[in-house]
Amino acid sequence: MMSREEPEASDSFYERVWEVVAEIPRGRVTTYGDIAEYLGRRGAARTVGWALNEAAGSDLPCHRVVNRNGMLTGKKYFETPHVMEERLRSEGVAFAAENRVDLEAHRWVPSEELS
DNA sequence: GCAGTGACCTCGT
DNA sequence: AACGAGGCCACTG
Repeated sequence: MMSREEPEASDSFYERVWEVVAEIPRGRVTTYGDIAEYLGRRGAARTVGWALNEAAGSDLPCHRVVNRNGMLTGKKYFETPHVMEERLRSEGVAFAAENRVDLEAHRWVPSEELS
C-alpha cells in the first residue's frame, strides 16, 4: 500500500483542533465554539477544551483560545495561572476586564480566515 | 458497548 | 444578576 504521509492531515478530532490552534496569529484570540463549528462539530466546544488539555505543555498557543465571553477559563491548566494572561498581554491583546480579553478587538474566526 | 469525564453553551429559577 | 441543571460531543477505561 502507498504510504501517504500528510503532515496536514489528521485522523482524530483532537489533532484537527491542534492544527487550527497552531494557525492562530500572534495577538489574536478565538473561541472554543468557533473552532468546533469550523470543524463541523458545532456542539463539540467541550471536546475542543479536552483537546487543549491534552496539548497543555506543548508548543501550541492554547492561551489564544478563550470561551464565548472572552474569559480565560483554562488559565489554571497552565504552569501558573498568570502565564496565560502574561502571554496574551505580551502579544498585544487588550483585556476588557479581569480574566477577560477584548474579544471584539482581537477575535479570530477560523472559518473566515482559513479556507 | 456502557459509563465517566470535561479549558463549553444555554436556559430556567 | 447569580446559581444550578441539562445537553451536546469526542476520547478513555
